[in-house]
Amino acid sequence: MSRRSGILEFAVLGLLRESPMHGYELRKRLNTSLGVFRAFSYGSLYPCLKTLVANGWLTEEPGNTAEDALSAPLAGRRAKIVYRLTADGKEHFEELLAQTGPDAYEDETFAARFAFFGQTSRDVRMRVLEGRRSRLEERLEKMRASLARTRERLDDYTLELQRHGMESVEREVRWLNELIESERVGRDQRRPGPPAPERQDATETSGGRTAHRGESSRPDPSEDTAT
Amino acid sequence: MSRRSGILEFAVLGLLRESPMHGYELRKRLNTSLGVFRAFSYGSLYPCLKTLVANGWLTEEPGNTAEDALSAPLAGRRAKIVYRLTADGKEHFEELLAQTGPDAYEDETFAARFAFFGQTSRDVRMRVLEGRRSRLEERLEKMRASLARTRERLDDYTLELQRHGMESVEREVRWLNELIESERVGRDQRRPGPPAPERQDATETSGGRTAHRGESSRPDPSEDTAT
DNA sequence: ACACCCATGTAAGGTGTTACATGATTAG
DNA sequence: CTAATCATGTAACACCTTACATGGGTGT
Repeated sequence: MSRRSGILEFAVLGLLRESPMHGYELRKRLNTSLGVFRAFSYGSLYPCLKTLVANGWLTEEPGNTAEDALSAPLAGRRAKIVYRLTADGKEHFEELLAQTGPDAYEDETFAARFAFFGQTSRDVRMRVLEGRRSRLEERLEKMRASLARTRERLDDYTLELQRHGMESVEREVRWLNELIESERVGRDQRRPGPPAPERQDATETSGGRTAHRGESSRPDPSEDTAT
Repeated sequence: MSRRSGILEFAVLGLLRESPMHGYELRKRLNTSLGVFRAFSYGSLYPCLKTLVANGWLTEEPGNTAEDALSAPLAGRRAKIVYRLTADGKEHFEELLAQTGPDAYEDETFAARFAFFGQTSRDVRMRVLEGRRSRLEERLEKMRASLARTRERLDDYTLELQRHGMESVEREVRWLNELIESERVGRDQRRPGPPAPERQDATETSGGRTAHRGESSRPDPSEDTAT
């Protein structure tokens, strides 16, 4: 009820796919790896985790994360919760990644999906990149039309803002073209290894390792209380 | 209370400064002139107008807009409301435009202010442009630092996303540099204006927020029921 | 002793959207 | 006369943030 998210839910599933984590750690990763385009607070994260559990996509186990697991016997310890992706959750995540549909190519939705490209097949990647591109081209056309209609009524600054906006979009289109070309040519995105033979798992093409994701970005990626 | 906005309130005041309008027309202007970076629905606009009136920044008068004012004597006509900026509203708007302070240089806040640059002094424009630039430079430094910390743990796609994000920011910084230079040189923005240093050639500066973040974002800035 | 990161949560509120409800005016 | 566009609003709900409340662990 009520507290589903879109992007947050998706990102949580994606991060947990790599390894189980505490909410706390999840939030840090969200605001670093993915923080290029978005930041989240506990006030949205914890409630979101609850509903993901309720949906059967995650399990919550008391305890510590692998590293310090063997130490103290968590007897009277404070409630620490490790979230882990279930098989259903995995499946759900993959569906989300592969989703087509109009909302799938908006700015943030696209960026979120792109960040997890390492976990899909080339087919899906191509589809998403092309979907994003045509979304942007639509946008450009509308901007051009509207600019043509109203150019003379606008002052120089408004005009400059629109020009700049359009150039930004055009630039992203060029970026997408490059990425699409790379995919077509077959540049293997997947780090060091050989082509990564498909796993036994049915829908799963991603294979092995996606390493860890990193950090970067937002106003203050280092910690929350800031800027 | 409750229904104040930030950016919406600001944009409404700015548009009404030019001329009185109906809510309906306001919304259209919001989604075209300013639509480059943001779109709004009636569900937020009308409530916002109410509170602006309550604050004494607008007046509402029944009737039509100047053009068709002289026709029908609005006898049993439907409630049509013309909103007009008061002196207080004007003052308030100018304060908002000139505001310094940490929130003043975020993506959307800045874009909104920029769109109304034609209504301020060069001093304010310079201050805002420089504020935005240092905001972005902060951001870049953090992104670089965090990237340096974690580069090896990232997969190619996440890395590419971050690289592209940083380039977008760098591009906006270059754009700001040009604008600041233009202001310094004294290119007069207001109205017909002389040259405004050509830029469409080679270097192709510009660019900015793009990719992630809002820009135009909304499916259909031209009209509502669409896409 | 104190500070500071770890860690989990909730309540209230801000800021918006969608879908609905209503009706006038204009153009084909 | 019918469709589109003009025009105003409300109710429900989505999604997030801030500020609060609570407490454990580690380093100086």
